[in-house]
Amino acid sequence: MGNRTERLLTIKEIILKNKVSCQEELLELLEKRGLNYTQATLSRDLKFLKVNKISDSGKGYIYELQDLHSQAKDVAVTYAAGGFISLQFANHFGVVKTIPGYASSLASLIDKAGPFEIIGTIAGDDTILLIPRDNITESDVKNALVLIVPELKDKLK
Amino acid sequence: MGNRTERLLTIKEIILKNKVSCQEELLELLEKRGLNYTQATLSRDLKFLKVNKISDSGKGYIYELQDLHSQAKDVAVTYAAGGFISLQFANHFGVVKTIPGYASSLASLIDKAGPFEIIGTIAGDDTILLIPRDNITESDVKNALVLIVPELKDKLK
DNA sequence: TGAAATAATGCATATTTTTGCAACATAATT
DNA sequence: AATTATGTTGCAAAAATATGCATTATTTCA
Repeated sequence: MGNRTERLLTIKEIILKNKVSCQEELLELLEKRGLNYTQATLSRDLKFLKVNKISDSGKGYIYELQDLHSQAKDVAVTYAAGGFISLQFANHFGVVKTIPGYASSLASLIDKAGPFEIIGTIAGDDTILLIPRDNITESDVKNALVLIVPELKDKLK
Repeated sequence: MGNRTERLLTIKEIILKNKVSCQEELLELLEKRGLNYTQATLSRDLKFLKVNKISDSGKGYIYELQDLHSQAKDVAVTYAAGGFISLQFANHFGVVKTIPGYASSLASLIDKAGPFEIIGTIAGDDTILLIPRDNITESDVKNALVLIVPELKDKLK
């Protein structure tokens, strides 16, 4: 059935352009385009297309093409990491020093990732205050940072 | 209960170091570390930690920390994109020209992403042959490539 | 400290996703 | 063309995940 290819291409396109959070929803979007199938088929399609289900602030979880997955933040991460100078702790708070002007972009990355170890950040021009959650150790904070900005791994030892 | 934090940190660590494909499995790993909870709690934890479920060649789908999500392939992608020169089509096949030496790294990225539009690639030193699936148009192939290497978007117009 | 408000968790159930199996279609082989 | 192998899909059931509600901590505040 030559329609499979059409369906797969359509699924890719739909997922690329919409926030879809479950297969029933995707099923309806396909129907609107004249493609009628069952949810079981979609389940197989999504696995075939290597579609991931990722956390989304608005809809909980949504589907995303694996291909797309890698791109996103990377340029920003590399840039921000380049501005990093040091991380120190005082009274349970973390203080990051950066090259002047870099603080907000790095802080923004941390906020966006939203690791649970860090409740929030406050950024000036060359300084970021990291506010850890209760019972979180300095080491936990460091680990969380490395997850967000891998380039910091060596600089934090 | 102060254990929640410990549990969340442990979950992050387990997911970072293991390929976990369902919550029951994660539940058992936690039990081995003396942490006993129910699946319902894990479901809430994973949402809280923004854990994604992504395609994995071995285990189908596995959990992954969203933080990690961004890093990975990026360096390679940027490098490979820099070597791209052109894409032309002949008899349904795509032919990519690159700077000498770049072909295999770009082809490897494409293979790794494994878009369904492209069955496979053959790479020489400065040339890649793209073998599309039946019924796939040139435009489909281009779209698939851009998903893998966003930097190509403008170069392919 | 005691009462009220908030948060965490389990249980049971609902929702969502995956999968075994059979039916049907398509392609390959002789 | 008939037979055999492969691939696709639906159906129904199983597996996995999410959630409403009640209960039990934990925190806040007077």
